[in-house]
Amino acid sequence: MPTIATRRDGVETRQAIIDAALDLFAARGFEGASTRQIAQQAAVTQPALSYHFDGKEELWRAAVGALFDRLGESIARRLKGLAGVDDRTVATLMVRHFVEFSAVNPQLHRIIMQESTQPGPRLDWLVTTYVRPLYASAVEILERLRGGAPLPATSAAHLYYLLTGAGATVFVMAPECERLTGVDPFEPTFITAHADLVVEMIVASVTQEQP
Amino acid sequence: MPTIATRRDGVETRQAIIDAALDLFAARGFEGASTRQIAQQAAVTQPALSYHFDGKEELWRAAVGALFDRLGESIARRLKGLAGVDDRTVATLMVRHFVEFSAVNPQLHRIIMQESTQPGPRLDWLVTTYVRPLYASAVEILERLRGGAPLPATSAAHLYYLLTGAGATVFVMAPECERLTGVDPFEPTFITAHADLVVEMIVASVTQEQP
DNA sequence: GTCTATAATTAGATAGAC
DNA sequence: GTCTATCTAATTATAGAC
Repeated sequence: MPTIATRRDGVETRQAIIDAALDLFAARGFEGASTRQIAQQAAVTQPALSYHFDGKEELWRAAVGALFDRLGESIARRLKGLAGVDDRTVATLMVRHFVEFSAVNPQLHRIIMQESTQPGPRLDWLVTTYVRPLYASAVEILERLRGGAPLPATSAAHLYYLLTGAGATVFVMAPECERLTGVDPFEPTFITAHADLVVEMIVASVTQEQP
Repeated sequence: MPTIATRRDGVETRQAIIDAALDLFAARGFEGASTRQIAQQAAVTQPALSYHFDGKEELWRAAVGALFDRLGESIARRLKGLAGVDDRTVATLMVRHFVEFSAVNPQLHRIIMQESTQPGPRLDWLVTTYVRPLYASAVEILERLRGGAPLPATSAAHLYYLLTGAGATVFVMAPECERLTGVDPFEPTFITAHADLVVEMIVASVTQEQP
């Protein structure tokens, strides 16, 4: 069956390119990551990228999309096991899940941070396509933590960046953390302890914030 | 006095180049920012950069150094007015000062984040030259907040990235914040409220953390 | 101290063989 | 579907006039 074999090879190559692209875009930014480096890490030649993706920008979109899909599926899987659990417990477990996902997939926040420092079409696409729904979910979780009370827009912004900043930064900056503190933030015990700290912090901040 | 006039012009040009370099390195990363863009924003021609700085890397070091010097002077100025104040109050005021500096100078954490996502000589230089002393000061402040009790290395790492992540992320990602939430994080009222939130959060987390 | 002109390298994208 | 070879444009750095 040459057709199936050929098609499967293509899918695998495509996936290898996406994985390499995620690592390099996250580490060096869109302009900083060259298509040659991505091809080398994926163990293909550079023109192979042009065959599978219509240009560097479309490769970036495909890679970022795959990562957000991973997050969406991860959240959906986690929620499935929480039927009948009370709102506050679900909310704290989702905060914990978010921190742990950020530890396992530091590329997500690295890419969001890279693109969020300056306006541009990639940031607009990122916000409208993926970040806005994520933000809505986060605000909903924060409101559940308050016992259902709605959050004003400004408080929501404060708490969202408090949560994402406190939860993800140490993993985004893992290479610095190791050099600076001697601690490897990807150690399972560190991840768990950090999630604990962030959960307690956000619960305290949410119940405090009532303008 | 042609000598003085000439020399002063050179100093001003050098400063204009550094200011432009800070903005562009912070927004687009080291590889992403081109020397032509920096020259254009500084209103000089591209070879002028080679005259004032020995290559792109040295320009980056000079710009980053100027920014950290600004932070150091800002901290020193703030500490001068706090003679005779008790440790806990000094510590909370320093946390607040840090958040406010991050709001006025978002380039600082943008550049640190850009370089901290991957190992390399620029990260090593950044950590040994500037971030390590800053980390030592931050740990000292956190210990004062605990009433003088020393912090274990792991707890220090947790709290440092909790503080810097929660305090700076919303300003680092200001363009996203505006598009996502409709809130401008550089509004003075937002900055003050965010500093309040971070101070309360870090005080609560510090007194909680005792393994 | 700053400019124009340009060298040398590297980038992303394409042509065409297999 | 993947390769080698190559094109065009953009990059950093330098030479030399003023």
